[in-house]
Amino acid sequence: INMTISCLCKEGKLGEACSLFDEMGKRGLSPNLVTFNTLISGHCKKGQISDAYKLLTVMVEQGICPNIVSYSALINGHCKEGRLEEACKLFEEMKGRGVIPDGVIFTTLIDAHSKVGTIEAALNLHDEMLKQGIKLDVVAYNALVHGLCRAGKLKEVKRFLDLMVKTGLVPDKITYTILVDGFCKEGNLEKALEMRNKMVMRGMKMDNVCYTALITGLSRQGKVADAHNMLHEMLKAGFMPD
RNA sequence: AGCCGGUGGCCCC
Repeated sequence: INMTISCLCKEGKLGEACSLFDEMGKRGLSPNLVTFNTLISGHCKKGQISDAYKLLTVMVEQGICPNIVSYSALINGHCKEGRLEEACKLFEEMKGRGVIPDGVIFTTLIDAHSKVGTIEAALNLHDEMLKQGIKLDVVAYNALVHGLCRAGKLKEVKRFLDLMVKTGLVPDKITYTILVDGFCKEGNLEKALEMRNKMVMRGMKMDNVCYTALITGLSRQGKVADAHNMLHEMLKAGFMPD
């Protein structure tokens, strides 16, 4: 039944998922943690964050303790709706309930701060992760690196890339795309192309996202011919522009 | 066992 609710949520049929949930209640079936988490996530993805929070309240009333996943979904939902302050409050609430934050939650918050430009806060969260002995993974670094790129701190980025490698992590396609895009937006096309080459040399395939970043970068710098060539390469590689 | 949470381009805004 959780699978069914999950499928409905993924198809965007939140209403049907909720009916099923209500039906469960009427038949005396009790939803479990995963049922609630699935619905919380479903509501959040539709931007219905206050309903999502209500579900959290309901589960508590029913004696089910929200876990890290419940809060992750809820906090991410708030972040995506631009309610970072409330997301932070939820983070505190969560910790108050004795739920130990993990890397995913931190990454969610780091990403949110990066996006609104409070990169300092993102960096503080990074420090806190280290202090708490939570290992950063590639996703966490990508969020940080992206934030630094957006803040124009391309120099700082290097430090984190080194740190990342030192930790034994391997930058992935997304890391490189962030860097390609970051250098493009900074107007440093040479570096951008260098990143692309590195990416390909390390066995990662270019995809349409990375191509689009490069092509728009080139064309915005007036390098129309290069942009055209790149577009050709992209088409030859079998990607359709979108 | 399975089902629920985090990161990339353009476009839209």
